[in-house]
Amino acid sequence: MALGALAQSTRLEAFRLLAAHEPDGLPAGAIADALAVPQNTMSSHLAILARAGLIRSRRHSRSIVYRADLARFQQVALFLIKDCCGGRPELCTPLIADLQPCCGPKEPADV
Amino acid sequence: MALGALAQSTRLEAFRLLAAHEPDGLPAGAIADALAVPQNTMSSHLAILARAGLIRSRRHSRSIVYRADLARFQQVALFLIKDCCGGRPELCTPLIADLQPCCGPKEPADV
DNA sequence: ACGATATTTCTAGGATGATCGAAATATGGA
DNA sequence: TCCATATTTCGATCATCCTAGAAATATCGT
Repeated sequence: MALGALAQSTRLEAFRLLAAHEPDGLPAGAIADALAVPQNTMSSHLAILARAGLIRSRRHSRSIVYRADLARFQQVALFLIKDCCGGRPELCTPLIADLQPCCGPKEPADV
Repeated sequence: MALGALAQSTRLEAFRLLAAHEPDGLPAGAIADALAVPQNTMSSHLAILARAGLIRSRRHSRSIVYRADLARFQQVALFLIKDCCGGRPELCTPLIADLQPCCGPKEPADV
C-alpha cells in the first residue's frame, strides 16, 4: 500500500526532501547524507517508495537520481480523502478551505 | 504516527466504515462483524486508531460505540499534503481541483 | 446475586519490517 | 585494464505488528 510507504519517518522525510527538490531530483547518496542514514539503509527505503510508485530513478552517469512523482502523491492523497469522506461533501469541504491558504491559486492570504 | 494507523487495510476499512456511519457511530461488535474479524482482533485495531486520535469511544449501555473523529482526520490529511508540498503551491493546486467535484461547496458538477 | 451479553486485556506464535556490515554491480577516468 | 566512486543486493539481527485463543471486566435483566 502506498500509504504504508509514507507511514515511516525516514521514508516520509526522504519523500519530502525529494518533493522540495523537484524537478531536479537528488542522487541517492545525497539523500542518505542529508538524512544521516547509511546508504544501504536508504537504498531499501528508496526501493520501497519506488515500488509504491511515489518516486522514480534515473541513472545520471555514476549517480542514480531520484525524483518525487507528485502526480502519484496527489493520487494517493485523493484516494485517502475521497475514500474516507465517501459521499459526504460536508466533511471534506473544510479540508479544501484549509488547503486554500497554502495552495490556493489566487490570494496568498498570509496572516 | 497517525498515518501508520491508517496504513493497514483492516484499520482503514474500519475507519471508512465509521466515517460512513457519522454521526451515529457503530458499536465495536458491529464493526468486527461487518469486516468479518474476531472481536478481540478488532479491539486491538480500534485501540490503535483511538490512540492515534482518529476515533473516539463512548459506552452506551452494554455496547461501546465508536465514532470517527473527522476533524482529526482532516488534520492528518492536511499535514500530509502541506508537508509534502512545502512551499510549492503549483503542486497542490491540482489536488484542490480534483477535490472540488467530490466535496465542492457549490456546484455538484457531476458528468 | 446470578447468568447472559459486549468488549477488553493478557499472552503467545508467526510474519513482516528496519537496520546495517559486507560483498557485489555499474560507471567513469587514467 | 585497473582503480575509485556510487549504489544496490545479500545476509543476519532485533524490534514491531498482526492475529486470535483464553481469561478478565463491565453492564443489563431477572
